[in-house]
Amino acid sequence: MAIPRAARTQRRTRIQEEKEEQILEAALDVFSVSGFRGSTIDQIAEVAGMSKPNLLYYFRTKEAMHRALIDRVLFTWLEPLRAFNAEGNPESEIRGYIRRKLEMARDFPRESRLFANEVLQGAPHIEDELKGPLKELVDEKARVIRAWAKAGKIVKCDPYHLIFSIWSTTQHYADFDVQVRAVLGQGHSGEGRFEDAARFLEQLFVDGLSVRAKQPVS
Amino acid sequence: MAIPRAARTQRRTRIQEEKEEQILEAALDVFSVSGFRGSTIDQIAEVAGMSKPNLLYYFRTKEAMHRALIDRVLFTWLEPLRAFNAEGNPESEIRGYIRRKLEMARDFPRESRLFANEVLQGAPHIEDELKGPLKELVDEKARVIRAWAKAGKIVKCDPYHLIFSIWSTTQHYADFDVQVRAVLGQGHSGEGRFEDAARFLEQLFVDGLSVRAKQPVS
DNA sequence: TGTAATGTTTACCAGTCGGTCAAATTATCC
DNA sequence: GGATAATTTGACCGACTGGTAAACATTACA
Repeated sequence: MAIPRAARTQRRTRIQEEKEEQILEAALDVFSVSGFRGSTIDQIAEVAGMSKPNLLYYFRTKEAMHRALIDRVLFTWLEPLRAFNAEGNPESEIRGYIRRKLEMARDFPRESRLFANEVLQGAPHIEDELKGPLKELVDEKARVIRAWAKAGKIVKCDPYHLIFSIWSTTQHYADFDVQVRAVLGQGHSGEGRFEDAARFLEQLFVDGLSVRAKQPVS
Repeated sequence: MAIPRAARTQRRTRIQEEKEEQILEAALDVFSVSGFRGSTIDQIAEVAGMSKPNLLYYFRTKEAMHRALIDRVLFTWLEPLRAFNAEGNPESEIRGYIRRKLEMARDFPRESRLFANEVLQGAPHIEDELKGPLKELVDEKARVIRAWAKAGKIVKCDPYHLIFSIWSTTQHYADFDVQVRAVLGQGHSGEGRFEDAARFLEQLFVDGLSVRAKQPVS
């Protein structure tokens, strides 16, 4: 008799690895576009190229598939923030964070949209992750930023809103891609838009928009 | 015999006004949370406090309801950008735009999420609006910003990405509200977070993060 | 007040949804 | 190569989906 996936305590077979991989890949395609409610198992099955009952052999419910996907993607997604380093130079750390986040928006737009969809719809499946691991990580980095401000290495500002603004500006290019392309039109909607965005955001976050002499504080 | 709404050529009755209002209000509630695919007519009917066939008497399809809602909300939604004025002082115009967008995120979060859901899912129902009216409006304002830069009233920067960054940072507080609350925790998730955000964003967009002497250009 | 137009509801439909089951097929390992 | 476990499938289920038909109720207006 078949042993449903959830009951496995032994190590996984090669087929299990491969099929679960295949399913989660397809699930990312579908969930990232339509959100949890708007996606159907049939859609995912079709994208994955297997039958619906076969999907349900590996993940017993739609919920379980979503859960597994979130778990898998969340760790990677927070990598750039984790790399944010207190020892480094504030300006280059912030620059680097923006650049890495922008690269993720360019290279992993589906992952970005998966979370965007989820959070937008009230985060019913990831509330715990937001209030737990995410909050703790942000709290830690907020302390770093606050210390920089206190030491005069950076202007005094609210570290939480600083992080929010980096998240929003960078993820915008993944989540609102259609809008960005529509507004930029044929001319600038090629891959060059990420270069332009990077240039603009670095300028914004470092210097702001005011015209003023670049003169280091005494 | 009843005349379905779509066929009306005469002016609307009082009941039509009221019921359509009631329905669109409920539809905004539902669509803004679950997106088009994820929402059901039954949900909307329940929120509106009327029977499903009664909804369908006023809007013949789910699609028509969504369309009517988008049309109604889009105009208002672009108001702040339309108010952006070439004659004004660049710094205060930008400040004002940020403030107005932030007020909209605070006062009309459902409208923000409605669009966010739609764009996130590939904008299948509003592609024309994005490529038409929206693009034209942004093009116009981009020219204004570029003129400011050329006149030295503002730093040289890509006007499109400037507008994107204002959109994303402000709308973030509506679209990702759950995340913002989760990260800020009990302490700062009250209404005060909008004040904090406004303060931070004005600082960011005007001065950036670098520590440097505030010295107007000669 | 009567009546025609407008508005509302109950019952219903065909298609889709998430998920089950048992039978059939394939891989594994002695 | 055969027994056993793992994998895959087609048929199916009840609940829900968007939408319809027609009877019933209410309103507007002469």
